[in-house]
Amino acid sequence: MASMQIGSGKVTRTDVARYAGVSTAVVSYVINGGPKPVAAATAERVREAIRALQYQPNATARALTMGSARLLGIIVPDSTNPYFAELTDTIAQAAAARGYALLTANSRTDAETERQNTVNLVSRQVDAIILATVLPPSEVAAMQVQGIRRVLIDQSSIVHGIPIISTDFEQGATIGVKHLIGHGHQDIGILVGRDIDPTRPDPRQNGWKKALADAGLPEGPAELTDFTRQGGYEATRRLLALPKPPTAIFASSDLLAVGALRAIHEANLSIPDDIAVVSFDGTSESEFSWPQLTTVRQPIDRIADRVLAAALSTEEPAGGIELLTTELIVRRSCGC
Amino acid sequence: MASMQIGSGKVTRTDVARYAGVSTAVVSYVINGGPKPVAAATAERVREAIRALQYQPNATARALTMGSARLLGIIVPDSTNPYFAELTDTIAQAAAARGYALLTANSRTDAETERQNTVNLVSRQVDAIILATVLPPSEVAAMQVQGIRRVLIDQSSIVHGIPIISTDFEQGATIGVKHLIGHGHQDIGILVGRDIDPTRPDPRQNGWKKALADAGLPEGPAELTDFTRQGGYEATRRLLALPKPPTAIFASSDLLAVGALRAIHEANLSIPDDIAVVSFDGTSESEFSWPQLTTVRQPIDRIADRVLAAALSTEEPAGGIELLTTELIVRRSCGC
DNA sequence: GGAACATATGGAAGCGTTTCGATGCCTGGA
DNA sequence: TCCAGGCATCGAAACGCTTCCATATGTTCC
Repeated sequence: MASMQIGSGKVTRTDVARYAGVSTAVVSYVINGGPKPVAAATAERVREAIRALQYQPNATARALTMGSARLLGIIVPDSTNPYFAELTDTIAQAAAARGYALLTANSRTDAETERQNTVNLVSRQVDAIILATVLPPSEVAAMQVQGIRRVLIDQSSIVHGIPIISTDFEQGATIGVKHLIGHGHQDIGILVGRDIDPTRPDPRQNGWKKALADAGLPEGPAELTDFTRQGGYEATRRLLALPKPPTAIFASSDLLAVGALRAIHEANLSIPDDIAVVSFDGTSESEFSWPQLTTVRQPIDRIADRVLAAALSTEEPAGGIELLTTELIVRRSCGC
Repeated sequence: MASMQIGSGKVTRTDVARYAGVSTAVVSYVINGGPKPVAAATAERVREAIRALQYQPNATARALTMGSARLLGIIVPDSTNPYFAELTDTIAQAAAARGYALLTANSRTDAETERQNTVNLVSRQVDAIILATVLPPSEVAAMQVQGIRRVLIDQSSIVHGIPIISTDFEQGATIGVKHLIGHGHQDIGILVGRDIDPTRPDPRQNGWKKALADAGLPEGPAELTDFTRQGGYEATRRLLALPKPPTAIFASSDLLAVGALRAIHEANLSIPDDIAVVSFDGTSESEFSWPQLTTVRQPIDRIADRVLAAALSTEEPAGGIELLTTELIVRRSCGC
């Protein structure tokens, strides 16, 4: 009757079993609805003991026995980028709904850090690693992961044996740029984020090229820069310093676009009258910039869904690529 | 010579020991550099075996034995808020430097979710929980945490027996508002984020009151709203709809300020000429809004440092409160 | 040359779970 | 009355690691 529990004492299953006068096996059966049935009266006694002792199972021990900690890992190049923050949060929520936690690692767009992050997650025995890699596909494929399943996101170049769930960047960029073309722009520049692997062309840039080519327009100026607000700012200044600056800019991320907005404002140019802007991502930040950004929204919810399904699937990893389509959110920065 | 390893096979310490012709104890000694010394030749043989087998220790097993998973947990009300994203990232980095990982949980400013997050982290046996709570102090104190250490952040009301590391919100708000007063503003409004616990006054609001009182100015209008960009937007529209809107606004977060900026722009008012704005947080977003926000920067690095020290300390939890001072970053939105 | 001592290594217990057999009891049918 | 068959429960092994204690060498000093 009297509730025991000494301050910070660790109550284990043994304590509960003793208190309820049963074996630890029975306690397990009750807690897990376990493989064996338990008489109703006994079960009630066990539950009573758990309550009285304030017992909480030790997830670490369970993980060791089960070979799974119900833990997922995710590695992103910049966890403070609002897109990744929103994505990570959405995935974490979906994971939590299935009893999994999500361990977030930030590679800071650095190859070595990403490798370390991977080793770390592997040794922590995560059940799967969700990876927005900055490494070339071959290296990703070669990496030692003790058979831990991986799911690639945010990337279009296929990697043998590893499933990829990604936004269709090319399609997204295409609709963004087409929208700008629809406004009559003929000279459309692009801001693209610099990658670790310079040989890998950004599919958004491809989409931009394609849209331009389809409309019979010449390729506008492309600026490669860091994937940050500051990067977008600097790149846009360079664009504006051109003898003949573009009349519209497609930014391959909200972050870049926000930097661009500042550069354009500072140059005392009007948006969208002097220069129109369309961005990519569709984070909340794009909704509150000035002017509000017309943006190509990545389907975060669907990505999270599909990624989780792939990460938790028990089937042999398929290794294909699944591209999710985007949606154009029309606001003010395009001239609508 | 020949490297073995079958596909996804789990290589354990036993395999390494067998391969190197030693006991598992020796393998441990080599890996951990302790507690017993190992002959140089033997150690080399073990390392060789580890390499050949691509052995990686199982952190879960280690955690069970050691009683610590080298895991910290953090619960924040909104992980996509750039301030918390930056803070979490900084703490994660500092933790990683000491061999700890950080598990992030998002309470969505919801009491019940926060409770669940706590239970979850406790059962995962984290070594400490860093908590930006939305609950009243008494409930936090009463919560069952199996003796797991907690550190409170982002909060000034003291809680018995739990150490608090927080920005000095009141001081920060004071210098922000004083700066506005220095610009000659007499009618300064404030945007404050709504809390779960309506009885707990926001210390930033106190700072604002104090600065005003010190200058002999009347209290301006205060708008309570959601802690989001949208919230800041709506609250500011209400402010602007007042018969006599304030000439300056102090926003108690960057998020709120960004929303405010949009509302002011939409009203075709000039910032800072018609309405000046000073925000609180100092995230990167404040640097790229238009105009750039003058802001009271929270000392994220120092917070991370102190929080980690408190979380990892082996001493009896002190239970005091440590307030860190802010710094005013002067940019354009204040009129400078 | 033998005892006392370092030094290097091995054996085994224990961390808190899960779950597989094994056991004991009770029921009902013959 | 006896036995087969079910049901409820228990005992113990296993998960991979750390570390205490013991043992087996080799060394040094009288």
